Amino acid sequence: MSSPTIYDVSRLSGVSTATVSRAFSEPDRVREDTRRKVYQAAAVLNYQPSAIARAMARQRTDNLAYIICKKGATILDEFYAGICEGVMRRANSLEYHLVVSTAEDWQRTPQRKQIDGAILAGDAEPDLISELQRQNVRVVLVNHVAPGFDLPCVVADEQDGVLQALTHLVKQGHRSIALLAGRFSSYITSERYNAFVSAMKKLNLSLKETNIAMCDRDIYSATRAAFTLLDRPDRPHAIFAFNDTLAAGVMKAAGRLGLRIPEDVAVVGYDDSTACVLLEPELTSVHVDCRQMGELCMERMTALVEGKTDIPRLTVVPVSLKVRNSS
Amino acid sequence: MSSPTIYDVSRLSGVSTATVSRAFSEPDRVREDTRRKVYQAAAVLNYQPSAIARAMARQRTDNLAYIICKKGATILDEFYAGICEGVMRRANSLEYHLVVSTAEDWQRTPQRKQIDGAILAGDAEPDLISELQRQNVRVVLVNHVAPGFDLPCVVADEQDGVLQALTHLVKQGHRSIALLAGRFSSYITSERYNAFVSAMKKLNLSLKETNIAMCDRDIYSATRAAFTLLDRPDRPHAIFAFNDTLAAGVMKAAGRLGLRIPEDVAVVGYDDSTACVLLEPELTSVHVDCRQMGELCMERMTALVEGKTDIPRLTVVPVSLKVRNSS
DNA sequence: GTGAAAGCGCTAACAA
DNA sequence: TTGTTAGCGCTTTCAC
Repeated sequence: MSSPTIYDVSRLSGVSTATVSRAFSEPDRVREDTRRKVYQAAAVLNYQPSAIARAMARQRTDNLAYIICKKGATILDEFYAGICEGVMRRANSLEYHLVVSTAEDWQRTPQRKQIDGAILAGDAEPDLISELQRQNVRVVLVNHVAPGFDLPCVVADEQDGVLQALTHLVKQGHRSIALLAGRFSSYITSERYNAFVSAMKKLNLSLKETNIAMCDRDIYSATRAAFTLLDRPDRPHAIFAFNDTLAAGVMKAAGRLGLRIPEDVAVVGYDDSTACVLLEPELTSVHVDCRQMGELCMERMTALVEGKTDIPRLTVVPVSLKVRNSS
Repeated sequence: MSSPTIYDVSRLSGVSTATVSRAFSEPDRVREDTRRKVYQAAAVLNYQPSAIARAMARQRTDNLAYIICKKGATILDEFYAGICEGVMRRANSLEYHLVVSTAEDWQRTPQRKQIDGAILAGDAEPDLISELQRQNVRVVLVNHVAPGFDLPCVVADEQDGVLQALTHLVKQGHRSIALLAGRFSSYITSERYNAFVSAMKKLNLSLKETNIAMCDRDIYSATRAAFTLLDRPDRPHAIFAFNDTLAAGVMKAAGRLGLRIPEDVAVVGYDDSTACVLLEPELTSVHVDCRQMGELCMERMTALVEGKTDIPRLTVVPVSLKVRNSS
C-alpha cells in the first residue's frame, strides 16, 4: 500500500531511473518520446516524485520558514498575517513550501529543521539569528533591523509615514497635535516615536509634554489615555495614534466627551487595517503595504539562496496616507 | 562547510551510529554515560540530526499542512488566522511543523509533498481531498463538511449560535427581526441561513420576505443592503448579520438614517472579531472559539496519524453570545 | 541522450 | 545495552 517509486516507473517505462528523474526535474534533457513514455508510466502508476527523497539527494529542502517573533496576545494579527500572505504567495509561486511558527515554538525543538531559509518577523532575538546562521539557514528580517548582523532587512518607511500624517494634519489647519503611543516591538516603538519627534520639528510644531500619552496595545488602555489627553481646556486639535486600534480608542474617548470628529478633534491612525472603514467616521490612516513587504522578503531570500552577493542590506517600503473622514 | 553527520558523532564518541541515533530519538534506550558521551561529542561538533534524513528513513515527515480553501480577497482573514493559530500552537507542541498554503497554490505543484497530514479550512473541493487521500495523506476538515467523504470534521455550532442571538433579541423585546446575509463559503452560508430560519420558527417569529437582505462580504455592500432594510416605515427592530463586518455596515446605515443603536434598531453580528470592541456602540456578537477549533483539528489529526479508529466524524464546537451595547 | 552506480544521513531489524 | 547493515527514493557524476 506504499507509494510507487522511481524504480517502478523506470521498470514500467523501460528506461533508467536517471532518465525518469531527469524527465521530471529537467524535462529538456530527455528526448520528447522518452519523456512521454515516462510520463505515461507515471500516470499509470499514479507516481509522484517524493519531495523528501529529493531533498535528501539534493541537500536542499525547498522549504522556508516564516517565524513570528512577537510575544503575547494574538500571534497572527492583521499586520503579520499580511506579511505572511505576501511571503506565502511568492514562496508558493516559486515552488517553495512555507513553514509558519513562532520564535518560542521554534526554539523549543533542537532538531535541525528541514528548511533552507527563515524570514523572521518582528523582534528577532540575536540568539535565534545566530543559531539559524550556524545551521546554514539564510535569514531575512522584516519589520525589524538587527544591529550587529549583516542581514537583508525589509521595513516600512516609518519616518515618511509619520511625516505624511502630520503634514496632512497641518494642512487641515491643526497645529496642536498630540501623540498616543503604544508599547509595540522595540523597533517599531522607537522608530515611530523618533519619527514623530523629528516630523514635529520639521514642521515647526511645538511638542508639549502634556500632548504625549503612552498606553498598552488594547483599546481600553488607549481610551483611558486618550481621555486624559482630551479632557482639558487646552486639549490638542488632533491626535496621531501609533496604530488603528489606539486611534479607535481616541474616537471612543472623544465620543464620551461629546467631541465631534473631525470638527473638534482630528484623528489619524497607522497600518490602515480593515477596521478603518468599519469605524464611523472612517479613519484616516497610514497605509502600509504589508503584502508587498512579504514579497520583498522573498525577493531577498531567493537572492540569498541563489548565492547572489549584491543584496541590499536594507529595503525601505514606501507608505502612503489614506485620508478618510476622521481628519 | 557542510554540516556534521551522525557518522562524525559516532566516530568522535566511539559508539555506533545506531547508538547516536537512539541517544537522540529514544534516550531511554541508551545507558546514561553512553548518552552523555554522545551529547558531548555532538556539542563539540555542533551536530544536530537532519530532519530530512530522518524523514527519509522513517517514511514520515512530521510535517502537516494547513490549507486555506477560500477564494478571493484576504487569505488569512481573522477567522482563518485564528484557526491557524490554534493548529500551529498545538502542532508545534507536538513537534510537528506546519506548512501553510492556499488550495490553489497547493494544487499547482504536482510533486508529492513532504507532509503526513493536511487540515483543510473552508470549502475544500472534492478533487483536492481525493488527491490527498491517494497520496496517503490524512485529512481533517474545519469549518466545512464534505458529503461523501468519511473524514473528521470540526465545525462551530451554527444552529446554536444563531439561536442564542435571536433568543437574546427576543428577550430584549424585539419581534421584528431582519437578516443580513452575506455570500461566504457554501457551507457557512447555507448553514447559517438554515439556522436563522429554524431559529425564527422555534421562537415563533414570523419571517417577512422584506426582512431578508443579501450582500457581498464588503462593508459597502452591507451598508447599501442594510439601508434598504431600514429605510422604510415598517423597518425591523433588530438586524442579525452574518458576520461583524456586515453588522458594522448595518450600524453605518442606521447612523445615516438618524437611527440610534440599540434604541431604534438593535444589531447583532457573528464571529466576535476584534472589530467588535472598536465600534461604538460595541457590537454584540456570537463568539466562536476559532483557536479551540484549530486545536481540535490537531486532536483529530494526531488520532489519525496514530492509526486510531474510533475518531469522531463530526466535532461541533460550542459558541456563546457576547452581549454588548448594540442590542 | 541515456545508463550504472555511488551517495545523501538517518532508522530499524537483527544479531551479539 | 550496543553494533552491523540494509534500506528509504531520489540526484548526479561519469561513462558510453
